[in-house]
Amino acid sequence: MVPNNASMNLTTLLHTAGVAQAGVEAKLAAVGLSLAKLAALQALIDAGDALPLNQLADRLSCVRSNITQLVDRLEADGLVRRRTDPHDRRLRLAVLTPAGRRACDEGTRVKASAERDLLCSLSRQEAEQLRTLLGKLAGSTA
Amino acid sequence: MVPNNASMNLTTLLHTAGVAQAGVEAKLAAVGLSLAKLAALQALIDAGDALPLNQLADRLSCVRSNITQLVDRLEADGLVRRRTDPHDRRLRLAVLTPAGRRACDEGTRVKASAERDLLCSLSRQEAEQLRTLLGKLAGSTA
DNA sequence: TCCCAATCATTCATTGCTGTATTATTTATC
DNA sequence: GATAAATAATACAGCAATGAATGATTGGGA
Repeated sequence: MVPNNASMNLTTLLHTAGVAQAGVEAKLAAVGLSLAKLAALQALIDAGDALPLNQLADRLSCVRSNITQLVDRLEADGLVRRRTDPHDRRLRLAVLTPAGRRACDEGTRVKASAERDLLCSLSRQEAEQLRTLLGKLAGSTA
Repeated sequence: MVPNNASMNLTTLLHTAGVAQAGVEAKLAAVGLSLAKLAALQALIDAGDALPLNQLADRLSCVRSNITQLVDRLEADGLVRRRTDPHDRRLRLAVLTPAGRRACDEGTRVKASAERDLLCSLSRQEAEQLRTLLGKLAGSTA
């Protein structure tokens, strides 16, 4: 009887992702950001500093109501401002503020550094292997 | 100038974990469960059908207030009952109901099946590789 | 024995995400 | 040009998790 020791399973994947996320999230928190907030700011910069909320939702692959709340928090932080689109009054633009741009710059540096710390336990070949395996997993399920 | 194409990063890991979790979670939802609920029920069975809430929190590696709410929901579902420990009236026991045991059995089957579907895109060697790499990542960060 | 510190559960506020209404506004159709 | 269908944002409720504060209970030390 051969025990099926320590086989790959969902728990391992979720746990590792959770640990990794918690680490980065903690470092971002020291700058007043979260991964969700940083992703939104980055999406705005990529789009030229402003985006209608529905397009922001598309870019962040999440639901519109989530963006409404995320932008609420970003607005409360002074990192983003809401403006109405004169061409289509249904649309609400999220516009990056100067503080938002600064926060994004700093957050990007913090995140990159945290990511390096995380990935430095893997050799270049291992990192590449991991990327490939994760791609297969996500690709089959998508 | 060589572009650093498609390198391993945090986003890839989080995205894959998210996709995998969403898949399993969707199948569990069809049975009225979630990963969080199933994990709690399983922990109770492992402990002989009852546990004080603080020990449940330890086993699920989360904070006590989270368990209070999770057990609230499980109790509302009729899968768990709260009882006071006569030996220490500070303690609140979470006790599995017959319905809870049945739900756990079914949920375990559903989860195992979903996990097989997920992992079938990887060969045995690849699955083993992935487990090792994830272990290195989580281990270094823990 | 009385009191203080530790322990336990709960409540509340916050983040982040989902899905389902609901309400504006636009656009296409008649 | 009025109206119906589509689209946008929001409000609201629910799940999951965290942290801080609060109230009950226990146990050890003076």
